Amino acid sequence: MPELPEVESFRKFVDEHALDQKIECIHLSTSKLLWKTTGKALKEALVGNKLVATQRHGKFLFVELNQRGFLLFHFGMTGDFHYGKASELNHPSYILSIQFTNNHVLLFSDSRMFGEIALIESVEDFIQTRGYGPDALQIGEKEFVSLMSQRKAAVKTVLMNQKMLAGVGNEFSDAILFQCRIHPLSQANSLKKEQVEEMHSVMKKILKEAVKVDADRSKLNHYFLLNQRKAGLRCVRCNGKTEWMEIGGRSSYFCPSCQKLYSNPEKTGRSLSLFEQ
DNA sequence: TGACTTGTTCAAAT
DNA sequence: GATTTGAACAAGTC
Repeated sequence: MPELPEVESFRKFVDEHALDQKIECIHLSTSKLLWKTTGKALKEALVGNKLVATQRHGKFLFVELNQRGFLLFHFGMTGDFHYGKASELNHPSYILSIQFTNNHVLLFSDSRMFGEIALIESVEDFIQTRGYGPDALQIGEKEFVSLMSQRKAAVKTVLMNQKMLAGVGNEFSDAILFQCRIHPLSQANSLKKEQVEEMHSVMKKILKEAVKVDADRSKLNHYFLLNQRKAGLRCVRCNGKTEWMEIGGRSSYFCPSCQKLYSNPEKTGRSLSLFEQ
């Protein structure tokens, strides 16, 4: 699923293939993914113009247009880019194709259609209006510590909350918490400052490494629970058995024997009652 | 056949 | 009012 590293690799993909070429025409298969724009407006903004630069914030990709503004992509669960000769490239679940004058096409596909396409004037305004938190690769240690100390919700849901921190999704959050030996249900504000500082550094380390290998998961197998997501696996660290639990409406995997559960006894959250039974 | 999965938003609960 | 929780969305896989 596209989390920060995947979106970063999509960003590089656009840089590598689709910049500085004049756009000849576009095709849109559905307007379902368009946010505050129309097919007509997209056409007007793109045709005859060029994509000139890219930037990313969290799981959002912004492609700058030469005239003005940005074309925004969110990849939902199944969003993907393809590039190739117009005559050869076809995709059953394509949403938007951008054809350049060199007869090549940049195709955005999304079979489950949870993605988003929009035209925006300013990246900063968009992030602020939507209320997204700082990018997970940019956030400083101090800010991260302060953010965690203010929430009593399960640390996993805080990590995944894009309004707190942009870029971390379900799979990377499990891998980060495993590395830190912290149970995903632990209350964020019950963790010691040193633990949160470690989490900050582990998060950056994993994300940076994933970005480096272009989010190729097969090169990240040394991070337990990132690719192998199953209950009943033998923990690589303590030989305990992994467990499944729904946390924040998402499937979570963890090793209950070496990932410790932390909580504030005076502020027991609802989720913790699960453990007391 | 139908349960399960994902990221985000929105509504409801606390 | 702020925070937290859970349902809903689509469609592919098993």
